[in-house]
Amino acid sequence: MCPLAILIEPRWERRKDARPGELATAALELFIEKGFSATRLDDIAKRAGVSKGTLYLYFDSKEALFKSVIQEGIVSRITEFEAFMRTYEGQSADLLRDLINTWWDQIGGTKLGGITKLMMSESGNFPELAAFYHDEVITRAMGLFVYVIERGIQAGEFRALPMEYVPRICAAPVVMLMLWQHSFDVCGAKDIDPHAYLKTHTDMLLHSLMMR
Amino acid sequence: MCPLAILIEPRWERRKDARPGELATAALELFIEKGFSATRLDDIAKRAGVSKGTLYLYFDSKEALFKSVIQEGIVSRITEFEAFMRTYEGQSADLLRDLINTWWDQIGGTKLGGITKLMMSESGNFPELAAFYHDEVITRAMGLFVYVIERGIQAGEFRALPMEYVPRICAAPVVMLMLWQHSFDVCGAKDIDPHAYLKTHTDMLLHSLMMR
DNA sequence: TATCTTGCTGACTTATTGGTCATTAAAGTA
DNA sequence: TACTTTAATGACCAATAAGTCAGCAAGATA
Repeated sequence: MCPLAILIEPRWERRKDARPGELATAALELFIEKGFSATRLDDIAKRAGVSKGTLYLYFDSKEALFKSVIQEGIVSRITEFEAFMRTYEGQSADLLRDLINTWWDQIGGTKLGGITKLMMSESGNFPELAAFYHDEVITRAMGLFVYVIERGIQAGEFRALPMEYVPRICAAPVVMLMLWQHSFDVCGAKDIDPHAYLKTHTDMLLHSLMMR
Repeated sequence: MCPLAILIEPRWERRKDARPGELATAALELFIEKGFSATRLDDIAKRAGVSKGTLYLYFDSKEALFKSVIQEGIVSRITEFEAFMRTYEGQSADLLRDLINTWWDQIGGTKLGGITKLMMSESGNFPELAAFYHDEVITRAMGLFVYVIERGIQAGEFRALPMEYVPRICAAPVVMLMLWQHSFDVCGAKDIDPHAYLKTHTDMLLHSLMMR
């Protein structure tokens, strides 16, 4: 390295505002890659370009960091989706397609999609966080499907199916795609084209749902 | 405790043949509950009713134990399923129902179902094991669906859908049910009746697949 | 330029846990 | 019953990682 660099470049910068976000991003990536227990705070700090001590300026503990990452990352997105849905005008079949595709583009297909896998893996170790996630994310996300399907039934577009399990079954292939991409995708399963897969799914789904 | 117990009961027994199975069972349960990293060897030994040292009489390391648990637990079952399928006579629609229900009763609904969640969580940390699991379990399990669907198409029962993503989509709700039961099920989501859920799924599926 | 505030560092402490091995005792054998 | 074999123990070691803090230096202030 250039011995004069020290004269020009500072060894570190003060970036009080940006640090929490950078640390949370690094933590999310590593938690998704390796799981909560297997992720080392040193690795998170390193990826965020700071030392481990800095982590403790912004987060009380590894567990607090985890909770923060989950909460900040996902809840706000759900709220946006709910608003989008309520104002939609048009066929429910189109809304269902839109819901699935938009959701993939904005959440499932991004790094946020990894949170689902993460919560699934760690639910046993963080019961209260799991309960929070269940109520604030899963239930509300499922509510989006309930809304579309009931909307379709009321308009006479869809068959009057029971709401008990249908929404979950509609969502399952979408969630699986997400989990897939964040796990076995690594080992040579890169042959899924998400949008083609989702199109097949919505085609089959609407074939089941729609009136003849 | 009775101070004479020592005269009657031995403090431990020699059970060379039973130990490996008991240790593997305890390990599987804990790995599923807590994940690989978060599970302590002391806890596994305790649950199996032995000391930690005994673990090392039968397994070389924690990682070897993990690999053994995965391999022993699942591969043999897949082979049984393949045999069952090939000898089936009757409608493909019925075979599809049977495949899904039998699979749930014998694998998904048992403790073995937890292996899927486990592999999903740990695939990043055990790339070779993930590759093994991908080839020996996922691909072959998917092959069962491919077989039924092609069988139905050839018999003129099912519509001629592309094989690219349909099998995966058929399997997704089944796999999700399994993952669900081993994660958020804990936190008040006990309201799913697996067989009713699977019936809804197969009904919708066959509605999509079958000729009019 | 001199001074002060505070974001940041990294060596250190402490707790945990994967892995080892000399010792113990259960159970087979003669 | 005495002797042998070996399954099982549990104290111990070494390594790892969460969490702490005294000091350093970036950069704001005057």
